[in-house]
Amino acid sequence: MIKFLKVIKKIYYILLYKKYKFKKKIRLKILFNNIKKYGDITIIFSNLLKKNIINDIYKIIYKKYKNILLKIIIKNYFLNIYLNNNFYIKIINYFFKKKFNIKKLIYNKNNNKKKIIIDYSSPNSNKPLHIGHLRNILIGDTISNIYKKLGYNIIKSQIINDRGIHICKTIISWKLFFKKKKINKYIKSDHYVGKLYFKFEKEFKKEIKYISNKYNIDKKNALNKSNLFKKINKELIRWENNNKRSIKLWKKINNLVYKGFNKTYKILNIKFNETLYESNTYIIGKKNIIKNIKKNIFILDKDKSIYYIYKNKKIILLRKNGTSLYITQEIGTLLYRIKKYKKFYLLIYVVGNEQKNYFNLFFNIIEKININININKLYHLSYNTVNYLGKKIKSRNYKNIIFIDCIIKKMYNYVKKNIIFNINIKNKKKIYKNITIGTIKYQFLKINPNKIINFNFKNTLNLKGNTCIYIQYTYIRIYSILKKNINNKYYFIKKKNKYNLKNIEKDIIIYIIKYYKILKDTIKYYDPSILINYIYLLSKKINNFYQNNRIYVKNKYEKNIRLNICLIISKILYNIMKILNIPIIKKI
RNA sequence: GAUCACGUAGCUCAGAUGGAUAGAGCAACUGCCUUCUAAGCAGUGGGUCACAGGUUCAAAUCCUGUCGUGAUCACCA
Repeated sequence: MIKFLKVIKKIYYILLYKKYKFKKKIRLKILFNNIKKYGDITIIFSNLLKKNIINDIYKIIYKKYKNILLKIIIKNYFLNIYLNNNFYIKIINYFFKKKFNIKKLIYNKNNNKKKIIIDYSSPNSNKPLHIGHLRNILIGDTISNIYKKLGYNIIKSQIINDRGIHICKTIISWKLFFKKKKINKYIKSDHYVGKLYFKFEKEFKKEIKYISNKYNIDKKNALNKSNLFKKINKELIRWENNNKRSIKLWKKINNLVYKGFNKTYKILNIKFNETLYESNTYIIGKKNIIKNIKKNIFILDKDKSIYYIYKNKKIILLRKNGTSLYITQEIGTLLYRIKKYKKFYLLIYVVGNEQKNYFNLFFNIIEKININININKLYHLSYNTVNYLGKKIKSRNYKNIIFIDCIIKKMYNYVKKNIIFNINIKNKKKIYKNITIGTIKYQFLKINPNKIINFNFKNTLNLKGNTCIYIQYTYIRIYSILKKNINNKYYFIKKKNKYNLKNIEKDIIIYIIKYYKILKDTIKYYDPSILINYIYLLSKKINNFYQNNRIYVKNKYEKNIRLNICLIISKILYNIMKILNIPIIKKI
């Protein structure tokens, strides 16, 4: 965005390699200073450089950019650049010339050909979405929205794990415990299925405990004697053999879950471009595995199971009874995607960090089976767990699990109780909802993905300080300021007028410049908290500014500068909120 | 035990990948609503950046080791 920084870098490298013939790469670091004592911008040199280079750069900058410079001072390894008003005014005018169209400034047509598939959410169809999924969904959604803004061709994809032993558990549970009961219509349908699942787990646990006590054996051996375990395995075989009754019941239960999922997605405003089902893709994987036995990549065991050797360990790919595992469908799904999307640029799997080893294994297999794909195109975007009551949420234990619906409900009631509007307004409900959803999303996204989120309602229900509502209010305030500008006219700022920009104004303008880099960093490190941090600090600066300085002042020149800044900020806030998929409120 | 991640204010977290004086919010205290909307703004107090070495002009940041916390190591997903 700033041409002159780019030019400085270019000059530096030309001097370094052509004039002084350095062989080593020595990077140049350019900083925007927080401490104004040292100027607005500082260039930091390595001590490996000779003073001649620094002096040369000093001279060139001085000559070339006299019009925007106040002074330059060399101090040890630092070159402190003090900029004058012209520099800042030029930046505001740059936005003016581009008609304040932030969206266009970021969009890059050349990226359009690059297809990026982002695989996120990927729930199991045996229980409602919980806060673990929430973190996954929000990270995946934010990252793909940024790619989209930068012009990439994005495919938001979820694969529903709709087959496997966990599903058979709900089926058996229905057969044993719920068949004769009527479905309670007041319970959200995915929660009803969750009930089936947890009931099974409870009974299963009981049985295993009973067996291991009775025969004095450990849990692993108790499995073989378990009646319920036999039942779910039989069900799995029936299902994979396309048993009509099994499939019918399976469809019925799954549809209940999907109905519930869709409601949750709708309220969170999460939309996917494609939804894949493991029940469709696992067969592709199965075929491929069998095919690769001939190539000696996979090995058929004596008991008819098929395995792969990874780090001297046997990894089972197909069970001895012929049924598939998670890895089977993972291979199948990838093959399906390669066929469907041909040459894609990147495939990002948003999956928790507990599956890091699993993905290393998966990528290793993919490399071996030689399916004409560059392994670098696959990326496991991992994030840390969401804990509750100091422990990882275990999706088998009902007491330890917090569902998204539950937080939304609690948050909505809290917002309704604690946010009081001065004036009666019509669409209160919608505003409450927007604050609720925004706050939940913001609280999850503001934490670096590498860190554990220790979820508790006290923190999440906080509405002060670095929260979503702060950003939403900031937008409302700027919006109302801009609305007061009746003609909606903004003016090019001419150089002739003399007005010394305040430090806070300079600060804000520098922050505006950083926006593009922030977006790039966010996807570079796959870390939405970078973006959240930026929007928070930007909001803080603009709040400070507008509360201590009037925008509509008598001096026209001053007023224009301030209005233009406000307009740019409002556009950036709007843009970021769209990326974060957090609702904006224009008026309260 | 092995591998990975994390350890910064009482609590929750930033610190842009090595720069000059360590930053927010919550909680506590003090001001500011007759003003472009106060869930805001301005301010006060609070730190051995887990610990110990090393690398260099410069380390919360890089390297090594120690300690602590969590996760993974299934014919679960």
